[in-house]
Amino acid sequence: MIKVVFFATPNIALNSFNFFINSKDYDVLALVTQKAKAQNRGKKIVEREITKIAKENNITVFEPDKISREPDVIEKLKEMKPDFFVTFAFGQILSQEVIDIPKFATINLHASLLPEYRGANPIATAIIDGKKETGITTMKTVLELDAGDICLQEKIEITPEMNVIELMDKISNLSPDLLDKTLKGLYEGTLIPFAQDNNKATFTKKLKKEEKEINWAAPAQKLHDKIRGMYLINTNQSTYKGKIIKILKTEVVENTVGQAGEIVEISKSGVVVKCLDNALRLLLVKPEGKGEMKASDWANGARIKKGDFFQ
RNA sequence: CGCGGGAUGGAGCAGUCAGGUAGCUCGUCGGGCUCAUAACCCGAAGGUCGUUGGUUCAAAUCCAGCUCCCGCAA
Repeated sequence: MIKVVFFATPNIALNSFNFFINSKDYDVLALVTQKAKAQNRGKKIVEREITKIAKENNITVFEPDKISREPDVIEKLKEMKPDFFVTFAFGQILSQEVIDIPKFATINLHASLLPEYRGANPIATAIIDGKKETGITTMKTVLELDAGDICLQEKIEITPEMNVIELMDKISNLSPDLLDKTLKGLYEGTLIPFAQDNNKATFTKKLKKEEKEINWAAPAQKLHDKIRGMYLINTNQSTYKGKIIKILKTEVVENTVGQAGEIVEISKSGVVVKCLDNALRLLLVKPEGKGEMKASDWANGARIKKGDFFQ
């Protein structure tokens, strides 16, 4: 059995974690994850899904504030004599000391086709940029961010209406197999990692809160890409009559006349808002204090009118 | 104890402050008009007003508790 310590925090890594737990070829020695933080309404501390699963399977859980500065945890990890560390959206930077612990390698799964989109937010960025293709890459972890030698890559198509959650699902589903092939290839010595072309590297930034606000004086396609790229995680929003309206799903509509931000059509299929060039038909929205609803339902109850403006 | 919004036929809402016949825009079903329609006209069905208790001749509405949903902030 290949001995693995899994480093991950959000749910995108769950499929992979479950795969390692259930596979007869692997022995999951421990999970290293970020501490659950007080959040949400009432500041309740909610246990992470991945921590729950680890506990259910009697797997040791480490929740360091900063892994590289906690000698206790590092010592315990060394004692476990792991073959591999696998990191997948862990959220902390590893020191060289930590990277060097496993017998074979520390492997990171990054959600892009490296060297493109190194950094914090490759999934959303690919959609926001209007890309038609992205992927997942396994690589050997090095100190420089996402710059290690590439083990394996798999391409993923981004369809025109796909949102970031759907893309994350796809990545989540495809990851276990790529990690499996990577670890076995390295373990058996059949897989030889190759260096990235650093000249082709591009970098992503974390999204800022201000970017949630929709500026209607932008091309409709750009807004459409941004809305599906930030869906649920940093849902785009606009203001109608003083209330925040979150925009969950849209489609681009051509041949419209009006000013940016103006509601130019209300129908059963939705509410059409004029942008810089074309327009966007709002399909699903979430008004302040309300749940998700069809834009046509919102138009019904909120008594919105053609010719009104979003601010 | 972080701040705030909300729960009313299948959907989205009004009505609650000043207690007294369940309302609006849709959807659904039936019929009509039309070459035709997501359009228009006529008609119908469908609700113990989140839940429990209290006040009252009378509660969607006032009072108290509870449950659930959501926005902000972190």
